[in-house]
Amino acid sequence: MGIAERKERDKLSMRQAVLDAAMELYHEKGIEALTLRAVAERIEFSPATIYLYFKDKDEIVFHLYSMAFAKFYQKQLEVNSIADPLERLRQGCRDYIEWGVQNPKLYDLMFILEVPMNVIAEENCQDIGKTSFAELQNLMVECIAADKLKIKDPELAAIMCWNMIHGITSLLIKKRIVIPHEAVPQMTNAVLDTFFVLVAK
Amino acid sequence: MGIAERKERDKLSMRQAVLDAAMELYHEKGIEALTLRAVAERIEFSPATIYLYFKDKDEIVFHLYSMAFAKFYQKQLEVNSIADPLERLRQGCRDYIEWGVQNPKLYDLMFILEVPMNVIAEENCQDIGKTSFAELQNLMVECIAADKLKIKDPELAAIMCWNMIHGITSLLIKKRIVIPHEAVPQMTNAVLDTFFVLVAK
DNA sequence: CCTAGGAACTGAACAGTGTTTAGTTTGTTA
DNA sequence: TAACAAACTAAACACTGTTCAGTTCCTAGG
Repeated sequence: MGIAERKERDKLSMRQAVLDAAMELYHEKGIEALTLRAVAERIEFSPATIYLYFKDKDEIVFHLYSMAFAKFYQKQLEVNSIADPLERLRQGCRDYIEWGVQNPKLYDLMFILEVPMNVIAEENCQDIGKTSFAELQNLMVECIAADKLKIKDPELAAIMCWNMIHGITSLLIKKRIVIPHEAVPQMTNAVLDTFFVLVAK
Repeated sequence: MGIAERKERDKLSMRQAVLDAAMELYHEKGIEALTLRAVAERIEFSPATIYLYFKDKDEIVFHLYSMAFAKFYQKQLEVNSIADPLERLRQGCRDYIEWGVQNPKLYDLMFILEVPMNVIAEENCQDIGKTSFAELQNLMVECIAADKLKIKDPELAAIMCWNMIHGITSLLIKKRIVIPHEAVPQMTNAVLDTFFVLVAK
């Protein structure tokens, strides 16, 4: 009686095929080229078929957003091996900026583009972005507990930190800060070092 | 021989009528409702007529961008009456965030999107951004000269400050920080106050 | 093995969008 | 007044996301 299971697998693999094609298109040609007709052509189905697997285009874009966040989250988990919370924070910030600069399109999806957040509100699935912020906040709790920060409110500290690293990352990605490519690490290091001098006890 | 002049005036007033209608539509219903057909209907002309006065929609959007920047500059100039450079900086930052949050789509055009930049001579738009940053940097020079800042490098100070205010503004606009609408001023004040506590001497 | 029913899929259409063009109307000028 | 140019538009084109009637195909029950 494996037919139902096979159908379930088929359904999932079809969804995955749509998402893969969508992510490919997005990577190759950007958000403007991410049309349902282009996705349909790539997977060799009619555009209408996509609507049997996804409610609308917004749901697909939201899944791309989630996939990008999953990759990012994986990278962020690496710093957990660092014992000192302040150093963990510092390295996490470094990785954040570096990841954003090296994956500008995914970063765009995650933090800049108009992601259909109504999808999140409707569904029960927890926004991975909020989880990520919660972890940053937890890290701040640790830093404050270890008396490493001048700021005593963990939420405020997390927001301040995020403002800073998102600010520089997005300004770099959107070329509002124009500097030679090789000077980027030096500049981000200077910014981060200064930030930690200001914020750390 | 006033006919040529009158025609010139007519041309200009027609352009202005298009821009006014576009800005109205934008303000009333947002950028999604800003369609050429809607603009045309509002000024009671056919959509095709618009193309006699503007190259394409991007040119119209670019003019909205310019108008937005003009308004933004005007707002920013108001702080020049404040004598104390640090207070001038603080109020400028407040105004920056407030303006961005209240004009999210225009902020989008000015500091996040890059699409309409290609329309008209790019040097001009680039100069606007650079001039803006240069002014911030000059203000930092003043603050440092008055021995008001912990950071001694004006360029670094300007970048840090811009990172912070752009970071929070864009995260709010893009709904990555989700808080009740009425809590926004409180939060931005907390962030700014903390930033100035950290950075000011 | 056969057939009814449902799941899977699609062609064609709908209502939008920005944009172009051919053709009409209008106003000016010689 | 006739010729010409400027102003304007209806209609179309090539797109978009989305819907739906209709077809194909597989499977479950007799």
